Amino acid sequence: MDTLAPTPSTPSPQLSRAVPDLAHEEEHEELAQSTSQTEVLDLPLLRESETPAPQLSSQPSGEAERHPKGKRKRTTAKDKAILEAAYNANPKPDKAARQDIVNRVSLNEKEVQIWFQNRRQNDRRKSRPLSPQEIAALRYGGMQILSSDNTLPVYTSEPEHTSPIQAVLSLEQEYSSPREVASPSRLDHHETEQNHEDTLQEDTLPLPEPQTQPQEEQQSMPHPVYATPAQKQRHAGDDDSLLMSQHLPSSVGYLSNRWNHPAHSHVLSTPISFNRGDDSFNNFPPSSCSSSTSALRPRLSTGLDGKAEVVTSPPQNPASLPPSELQSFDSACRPSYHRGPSESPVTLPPISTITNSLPSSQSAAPLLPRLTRGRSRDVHAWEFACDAENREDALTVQAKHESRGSAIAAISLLRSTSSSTAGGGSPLQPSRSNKRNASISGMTPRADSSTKKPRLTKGLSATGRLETPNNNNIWAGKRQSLAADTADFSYTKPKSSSLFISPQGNESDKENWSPDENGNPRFSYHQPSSAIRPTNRRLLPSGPLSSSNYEKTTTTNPRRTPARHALIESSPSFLLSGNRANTAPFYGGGRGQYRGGGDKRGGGASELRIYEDFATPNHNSPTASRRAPPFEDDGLDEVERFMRGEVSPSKKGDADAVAGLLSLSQGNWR
DNA sequence: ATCCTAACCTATTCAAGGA
DNA sequence: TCCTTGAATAGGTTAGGAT
Repeated sequence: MDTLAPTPSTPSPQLSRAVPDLAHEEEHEELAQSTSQTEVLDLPLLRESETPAPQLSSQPSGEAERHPKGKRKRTTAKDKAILEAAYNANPKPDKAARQDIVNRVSLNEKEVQIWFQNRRQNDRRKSRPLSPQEIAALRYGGMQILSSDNTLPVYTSEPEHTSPIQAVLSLEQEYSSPREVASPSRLDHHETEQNHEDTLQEDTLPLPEPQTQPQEEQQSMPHPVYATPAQKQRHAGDDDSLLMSQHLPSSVGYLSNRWNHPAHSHVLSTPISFNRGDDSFNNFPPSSCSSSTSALRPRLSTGLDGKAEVVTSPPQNPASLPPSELQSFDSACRPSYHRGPSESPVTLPPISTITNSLPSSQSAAPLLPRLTRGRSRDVHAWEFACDAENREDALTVQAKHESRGSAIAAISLLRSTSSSTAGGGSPLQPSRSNKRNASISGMTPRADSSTKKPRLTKGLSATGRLETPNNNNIWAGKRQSLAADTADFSYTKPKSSSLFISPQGNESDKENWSPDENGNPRFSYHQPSSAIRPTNRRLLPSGPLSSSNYEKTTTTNPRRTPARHALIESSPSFLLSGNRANTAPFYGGGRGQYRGGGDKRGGGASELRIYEDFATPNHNSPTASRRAPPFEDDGLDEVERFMRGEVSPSKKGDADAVAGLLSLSQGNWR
């Protein structure tokens, strides 16, 4: 066998190009085990020729009709190799590409489609950053997260750094340094290309010595001193949960993710997806940096007495960092890493500077890097963005050095540890009956599995309502200044709900990160994001900021217009748009606007009614008056009004939800 | 404006297979 | 037997095209 595909009907450069990578795929390791070959390029071929598909039904799917609950056939190794190659080349093949794949494998189109779907899901799952629960668990060492809803951690042991994974925390405690610029996927696929060597070294290097809790962290995380564990227990609900929500995600969020500096990566800090139909990637700065930039922002919180109050984050103290860290902090974090819309937009360079800096087409004609928008799930984009070949700069070098024995290995250990102990009570993750989708959303207990799962829209998501930090001061001011400019925006369908983002990180929060406000066209071309941002509600995953809401105005559906690359220059918004992938179930885009029935787009015709409870609708434009509270009291006043019950009808339910959650936070959840 | 369709998503279930 | 992996399903979202 000298070709990958049995009989490629049409030579697929993508497939052939992807072959070398194939051997590095984690999923091929199992197959590679059957052979002692070390020639990577031969691996997939050997699989075909030497290792007959074990156990697998080699019947074409069309032949054997499977009963619904009957036996499931496993994809043959051969098919899997082909599919993997195709996936590496293009995770979202269009119909033609799918058909081409179908011709190569013994699967029908539907099965191929499902395979790709599952494959993408798998990818995302692997690249998913640590959840706040994981992080919280890490931070508290041997803590167990109790209960089925997994929302309130409880002390079970002293927070001492005794486990290897706490090394991660130790690293995280230096939370202003963009230490890790690692692709999440690389955490799962250690053996990839030239990082292979580094990875090996990583694996052999010891993890950093567990450190004691740095004083600065203790200072920055005001934690009540409990005299007894019982007290801790008592306050676990209202304190630690708050701690989690207030500090953890903002400081340690996606420690597994690296991100690139826009000043170095000429690509607006947006990881590039190589000729992929996948748009499911968005760059985001590590929360560590955001924590620094979001310091002293007022936020709605609850005190130990359960009362709502406005708190300000203790500022990151750069002085507490070692000089090297401080430098990286200053150079990498502060100037340009911001958390999306909650930060001040900046003047962006012309799009030509962006496109000019892109790799020339001669080297990547079929691989023209596509500036993706939106989401950060595309591990391949991470791979590219973090690939030393693609981006070898000072930051990268530093990150390389720092990655030795650092979070990369620790995260892997963490994940493996937590997963391997499933059912046995992972200290990091609760046992969820072997459910792998223990995402944040999955943490919420299902009321009744037999009943239809209520959609977690903004209106339903208490979290979404609660997590409406007042960290939008800058934006509020920007809104004010931009209010008059709203007419310039081509945005077509402002959403009724806020697009503001919690500084906290849940799984999907990464989607809310702005890749770079120095270079991200989102803010230059979509400044309406501030103007139309109705304020004070958290952008839920795949929120309306996702480009599809904007791309309407400038591009056609990229999914249906394959020649997207040509749009990069002509359509700035495209830089943020890929194809879909902004279709997460949670989004704030005023889904209620949609009327029932088939036309889900028709809802845009209805007038939005936004209740912002502003006492002073004295802005110039009606839009601004509805949307933007005055900058000065944007945060505090609204919170107070909210807590006093002076809320719009649409927020009555919010108040109830808040009350319920506050009650829970006080320990009434038992 | 509505309906239809395709494509995508997340969440989940469950069979297969390995430890 | 337990656990992981992956195939498959369900329900939902989005967007383009047709009516």
